[in-house]
Amino acid sequence: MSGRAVRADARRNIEKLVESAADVFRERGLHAPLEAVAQRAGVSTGTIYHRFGSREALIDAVVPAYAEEQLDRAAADAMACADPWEGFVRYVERVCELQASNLALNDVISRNHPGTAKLAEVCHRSQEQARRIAERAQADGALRADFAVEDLLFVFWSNAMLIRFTAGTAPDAWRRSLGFTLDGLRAGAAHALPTAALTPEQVERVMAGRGRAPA
Amino acid sequence: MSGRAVRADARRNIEKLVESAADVFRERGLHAPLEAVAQRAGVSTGTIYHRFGSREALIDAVVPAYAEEQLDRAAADAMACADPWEGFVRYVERVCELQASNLALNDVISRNHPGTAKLAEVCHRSQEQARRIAERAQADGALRADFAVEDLLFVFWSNAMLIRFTAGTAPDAWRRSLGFTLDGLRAGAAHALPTAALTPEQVERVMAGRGRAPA
DNA sequence: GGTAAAGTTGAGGCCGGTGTCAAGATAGGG
DNA sequence: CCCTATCTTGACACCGGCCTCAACTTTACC
Repeated sequence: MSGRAVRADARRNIEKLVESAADVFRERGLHAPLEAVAQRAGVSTGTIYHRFGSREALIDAVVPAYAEEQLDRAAADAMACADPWEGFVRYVERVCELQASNLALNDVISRNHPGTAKLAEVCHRSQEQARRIAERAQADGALRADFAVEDLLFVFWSNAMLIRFTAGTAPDAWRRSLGFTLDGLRAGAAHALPTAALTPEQVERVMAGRGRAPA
Repeated sequence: MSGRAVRADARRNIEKLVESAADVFRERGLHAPLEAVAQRAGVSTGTIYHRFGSREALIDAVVPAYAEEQLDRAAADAMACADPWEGFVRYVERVCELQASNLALNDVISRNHPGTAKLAEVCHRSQEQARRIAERAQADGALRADFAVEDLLFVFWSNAMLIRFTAGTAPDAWRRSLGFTLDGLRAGAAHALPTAALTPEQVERVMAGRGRAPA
């Protein structure tokens, strides 16, 4: 149809921006100033807006594919585990590792990001995979029966916080915390819980950014 | 010695400011804009700076006494419990309740505040109380032996995050999460942990705001 | 009720960050 | 080689929040 859509130099800038954004978001999270992205790409912020239109669009161009790939792999590895509990543990550990190693993924996984359509889709897909992993471990009797997939959010939120506070001081601290948490999720550890799990609707509201505390 | 130190109208303004600050900090956390405090007190922000000099000083005038009182009570109630595990659980629950009901305390307890001297003192004192409560439960064989007081920070950080995200949607959700956590802290649930606890020095660094992730 | 000391105000400078747009630079087809 | 469509730039207006200070208002002592 149309002839030359975008000039060669523009093409290069876009590629450089995508690379830089991936780096900056990985190192500083999805709220990193776009100025930092522009600078690393050797370009002005105006160019970002000209090419992508908004921070959200830039995120959409950079993060979801990678996030989906990583989360899919984590889920596949978990399901490949012969022992269902082992698979569940591997999955949770792997996801927490992703949070620790990539602050962009940390924001995605803990739902702490500007709502972009693609990212919401990735989260949803990932949650369905998690559901299967958890149900398999429950059917096996290893994961406590009153656990709900929605409770995984608690685990990942907690981990996100830990990482924020300890990344510079004790980058492995989260593993210890996760150890306690997993011990609480074994069927043998279960004591009655005081409250029902979040409903999918509540998760929805939280994801949408409503339902946050004012601060 | 000196005659009239502060004029009657000023006195009134100071009182009003202290009240307003307590309210605003409770509702919005210690990072709330001072503009909000001034407005609620019917005063301009200049007055706050004239009277207190800085946000830190205002916090020091408003928060530590209340925080200390609440935390002391929680600790005393816990030690008054005949059963050490029961006491430990009550303590942790009570502290989490404080976090949920007062965002200023949430910031104090999760160490998410501008470093003020008095607040640091309160935290330190509170940690020593927690240590006694935890050690009693460990001596009784109910709390797992590899738990360290420093690990309580994990619990409170996690809770802080949960509250931030769910306060507007499911204000009791944290109780469920805490249920899982406590189940993981019982001696019977213990499996080997992958990492040592934070050292007091690491906690110090984190409290001082160094050791935070860049974002 | 005058006056000096005490108090308050709010505009204004600062910061870091977002998003825009007129003006200038450059690629690359003719 | 030129000319135009394409692209980039960076200064700018804007935001929310911090903190200051010269000008103004009020108290309360005499």
